[in-house]
Amino acid sequence: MLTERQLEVILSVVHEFIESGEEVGSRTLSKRYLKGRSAATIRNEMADLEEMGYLMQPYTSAGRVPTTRGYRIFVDTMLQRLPHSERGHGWIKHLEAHRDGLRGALSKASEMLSQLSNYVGMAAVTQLEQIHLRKIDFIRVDSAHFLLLVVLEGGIVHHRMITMPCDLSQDILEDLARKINTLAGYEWKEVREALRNYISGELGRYADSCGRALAELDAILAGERTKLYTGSMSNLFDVPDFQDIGKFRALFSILEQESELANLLDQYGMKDGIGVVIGEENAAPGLQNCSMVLSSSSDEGTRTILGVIGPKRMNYERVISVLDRVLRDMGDAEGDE
Amino acid sequence: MLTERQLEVILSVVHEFIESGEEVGSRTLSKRYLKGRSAATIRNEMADLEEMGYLMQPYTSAGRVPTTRGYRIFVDTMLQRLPHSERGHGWIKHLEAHRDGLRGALSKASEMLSQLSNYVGMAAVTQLEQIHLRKIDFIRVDSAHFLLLVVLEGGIVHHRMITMPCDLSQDILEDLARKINTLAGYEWKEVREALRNYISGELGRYADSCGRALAELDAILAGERTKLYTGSMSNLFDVPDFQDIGKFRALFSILEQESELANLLDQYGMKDGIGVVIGEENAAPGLQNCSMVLSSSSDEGTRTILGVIGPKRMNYERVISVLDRVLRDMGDAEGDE
DNA sequence: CTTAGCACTCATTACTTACGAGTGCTAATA
DNA sequence: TATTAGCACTCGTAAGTAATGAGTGCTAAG
Repeated sequence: MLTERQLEVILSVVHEFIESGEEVGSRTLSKRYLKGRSAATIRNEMADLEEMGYLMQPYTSAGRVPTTRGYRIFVDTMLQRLPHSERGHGWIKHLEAHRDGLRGALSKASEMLSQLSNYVGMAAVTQLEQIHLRKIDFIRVDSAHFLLLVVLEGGIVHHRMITMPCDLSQDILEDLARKINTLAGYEWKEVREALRNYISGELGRYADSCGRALAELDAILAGERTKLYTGSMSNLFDVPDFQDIGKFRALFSILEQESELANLLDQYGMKDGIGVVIGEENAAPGLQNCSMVLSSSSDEGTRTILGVIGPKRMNYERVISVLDRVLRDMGDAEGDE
Repeated sequence: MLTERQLEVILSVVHEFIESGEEVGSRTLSKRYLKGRSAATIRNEMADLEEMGYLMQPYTSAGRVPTTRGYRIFVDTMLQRLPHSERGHGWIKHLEAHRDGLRGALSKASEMLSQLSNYVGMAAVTQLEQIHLRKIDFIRVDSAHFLLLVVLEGGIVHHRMITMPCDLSQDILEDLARKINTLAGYEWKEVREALRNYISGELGRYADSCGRALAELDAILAGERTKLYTGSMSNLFDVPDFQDIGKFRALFSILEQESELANLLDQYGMKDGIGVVIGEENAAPGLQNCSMVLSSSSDEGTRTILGVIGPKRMNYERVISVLDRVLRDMGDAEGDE
């Protein structure tokens, strides 16, 4: 167990290290944080804390640097002290009716998070297992092309152009669409079954074409299960920790691969509220030097995650408050420009 | 005017510099390129060429490096020698009917260009002045929301969620949509005028709401005049010229700002065919160290540009052939996965 | 339990030196 | 007149050396 003073030492080291980026020595602590105690005393504490795994020395006779465990205790303490109002709950409901739809809102939010935090904002929506259609439509574009349009519960819209053999009249497709729309609100898996039967029964003659349309629909719903937005990454250039091109690359490669990052976020879709993932706690191997501050919220079969990714040595306090702020603002700005 | 041998010296310097990345000395040229002549002779030629602005010395008594002018003559010579079949003409028509629409095709193309070239692929569509609607539709999603759907000539699809006061029935909107669709194919400016009159005339009672719908439509058409796709940027990490974080940053910042890059590409929407923009020839200040290989093609009121951006010291030969290859493939793969 | 004092460690910086690729110029050659 | 061999000179890079100083662990005294 940690004594009061040991905790104080850890917090001080983390705080100072986040500010300066340099190894923190006993003298500094004695002068700026634990003013009552001498450097020697603090040295002893630090030696103990190193043994316990909260701090480490990059090399013999350098100052101390926090380990992931050290950061963890720092962040946890901070989160505990946060007023309940700032713990990011249930913001999702504000988003759906946004002018550009859920997607537009998320795209803006991720950008805003980047701007305000000076790291990289992220936003992701993922369809939970049960997908519920709200509305579909086939729109004839010209003789050979239809546009398949899908609106899901939660406000996500997909469209896809499909090339259709001409034997299929608009009427048939309208019929199919009408049928599907009567099934709106049910879970997709059920709907699909019902449609299979309907097609091979009532629409026997057009089974092939309708089957293809159905397959397209299925592909849309299966394919983009989770959609991801990342804000501006230029900020990373100004982060001292990423001046080394190697570390930069690690983070960047992951940010660029939608699928990988989406998985990663999915994995941390924690219960509602704000959470922090630090360094090696991250599953992805390239992210040992990075941390994420995330908030997720679920509603009507979609889970939405907003967050910021940056260096392990990020200013957690600021990022958390920025995230909180953005979550609120999105509620207020509903429907506005 | 350049003598035959002078030209040969320039081409050799460029070629060697692209391969090695190091200043090219007279000895190297004498041994590997102009085998008949001694280093001293070549030294004299090089001194002349430097005066003429084709080569430069980074510092006294280093080898020579090509100037932009040097690269230019190198690239021009190469393009001239290209078989006519490889000059990238009129590929746009293959794209429209692509499975995921024009946009899907471009997104894939830019990714492919990145992969194959080892630099960064780009694709952009821009609406020329006259926009022609092909089809629009209002789709009721629930009591308060409609989805506005727009298909343009050229295969571009936009959708936007609009929140409507409930006084507007589906009927009215359907009426409006029907009216607009009868005007399909005309230029948007004219259509808008016609609609203004129609709305204030026939639909007098609903003028406000319909007016708003019209405004949304206008916003869509005005807003996304040019849409841009960039492929994977990870490749840039392996380019020796960008190991320096400063140069990397310059390029990256531009690639990340859609609007800026789109403008830049617009500017070079040259006549059909393959063209190259080298270093300072670029308007953007951050791109002195970069070159672009571009091919544009126009059809039905849209202009599409495909290309690759990379370091000035890029392997132009390979990039050009890759671009050519991708342009062909897109034609072949029409409608395929 | 705390703290002053001291010897020791080691990254960082600055400075020097040596090396060598490449040049420009001159004078000899074809 | 065009070419080339020879030579002194330049200058970026790498390697080696020394000085600096922040920080430690340990010991012994308060």
